[in-house]
Amino acid sequence: MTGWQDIEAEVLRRIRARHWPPGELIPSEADLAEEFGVARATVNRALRSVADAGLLDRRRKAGTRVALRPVRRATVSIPIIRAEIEARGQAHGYLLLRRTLSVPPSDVRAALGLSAARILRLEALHTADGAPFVLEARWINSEALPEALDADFKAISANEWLVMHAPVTHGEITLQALPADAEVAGHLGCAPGAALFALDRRTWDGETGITAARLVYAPGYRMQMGV
Amino acid sequence: MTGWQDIEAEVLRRIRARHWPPGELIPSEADLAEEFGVARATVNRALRSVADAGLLDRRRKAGTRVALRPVRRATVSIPIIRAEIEARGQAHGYLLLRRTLSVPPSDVRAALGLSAARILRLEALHTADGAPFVLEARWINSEALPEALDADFKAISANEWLVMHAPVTHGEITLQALPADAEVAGHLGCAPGAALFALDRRTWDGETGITAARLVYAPGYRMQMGV
DNA sequence: AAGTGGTCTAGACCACGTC
DNA sequence: ACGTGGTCTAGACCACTTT
Repeated sequence: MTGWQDIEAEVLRRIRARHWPPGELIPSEADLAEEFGVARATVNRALRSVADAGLLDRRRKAGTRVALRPVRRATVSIPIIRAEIEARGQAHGYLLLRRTLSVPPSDVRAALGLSAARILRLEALHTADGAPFVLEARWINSEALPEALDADFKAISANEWLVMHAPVTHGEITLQALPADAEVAGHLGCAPGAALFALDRRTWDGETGITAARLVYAPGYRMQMGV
Repeated sequence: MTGWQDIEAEVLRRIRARHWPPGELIPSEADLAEEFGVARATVNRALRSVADAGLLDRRRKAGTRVALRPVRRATVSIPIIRAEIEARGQAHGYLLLRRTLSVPPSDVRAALGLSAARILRLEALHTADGAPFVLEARWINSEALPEALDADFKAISANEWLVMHAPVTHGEITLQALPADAEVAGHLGCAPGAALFALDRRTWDGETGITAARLVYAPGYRMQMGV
């Protein structure tokens, strides 16, 4: 009945109980395997899991030590706006405000590796039960994704279209607080200067920049994550 | 030369190339093991990794499918303030502003499962090269951690003391944008009403609430995460 | 040189959920 | 009932890094 999760739990217990204090070298996988009466692979699975959580530092030959400063990592599931709203039992609404072809600002061009050509620019508002929820301002690299020029973004949100049509290898997200400018305030129905939560997302397919989006949430928005 | 990471890469390639389109059932582990000429455990390791990343849905008997809506998860390493500042090549400063014993507000009491007793309350300012960086307002459950009453929080930040002395099993983090009130504005050197990034952290040891902290960052702070 | 973690194998049994 | 993923085993070889 001894599975790797049982061993993981026991390892966590020893770390928390300071039986293995921070910085301490813990027994080798082989020793622990013998102690628990399991195969070394099982111990490996357990220790790897704890190390992934940031509580152990493992190095070949040097052995496994309890992390001095546990690097706590938290995982966020990136909100898919429609799902997020529907999960609250509210009705999701989507309104395309503007669709243009423009030259992105230099920071976006630099980040996505774009030329100074005009590409697709979308602005849209998502609503929850009719109330403004988040304002989306997005650039889509329509040089790499010419199909995007034919998509009907009045009917489908850019995010959902991209999920279906654009391969993505990696991305980055930046969170910050921003004051509402006059235009944003108008769309979100708040006072100019209000403190708003903003999420910038950039994604790539290999070396090719695909899209850059800024989501500005209506006042009161919170983002939660477990640790 | 075929390791599980090679198989992972090939699986990712097939997903991105739409060779295995969203929703599609992919071959079983046994089939893939045969195709790649490796043991099933190796395929399992690769597929588990891709599934952990949110790109595959795996269910016994039902098999493995390409996720319809790739639940993109981002991982944040929770900033340890001192490390974050020093990583920028700046000097970290720490100033204890206030230390009291008080009764926490009801939302904190409810979250941490506290009685209405007075517990330790700390307010502190972290600086980067002398400039205000983040304001920390923290409750410490000194009923569960009486040693905290004897700690010298003028010399060591609450966070670092807690890492060394308090076991923690789990926690949660909430991010939001807040307007600066007069006191916060004074400490951070910004205008009242400025849009500030705030991080609330609560941690537990099993059922016992350990600490609740609100970190309010000076204007311009950004939090980044990879996807 | 030697010890430690990283990984692979071939086989096995089991839990789960669909059929 | 049965197919699939989840996990374990015992052994092996290798990569890395410290001694």
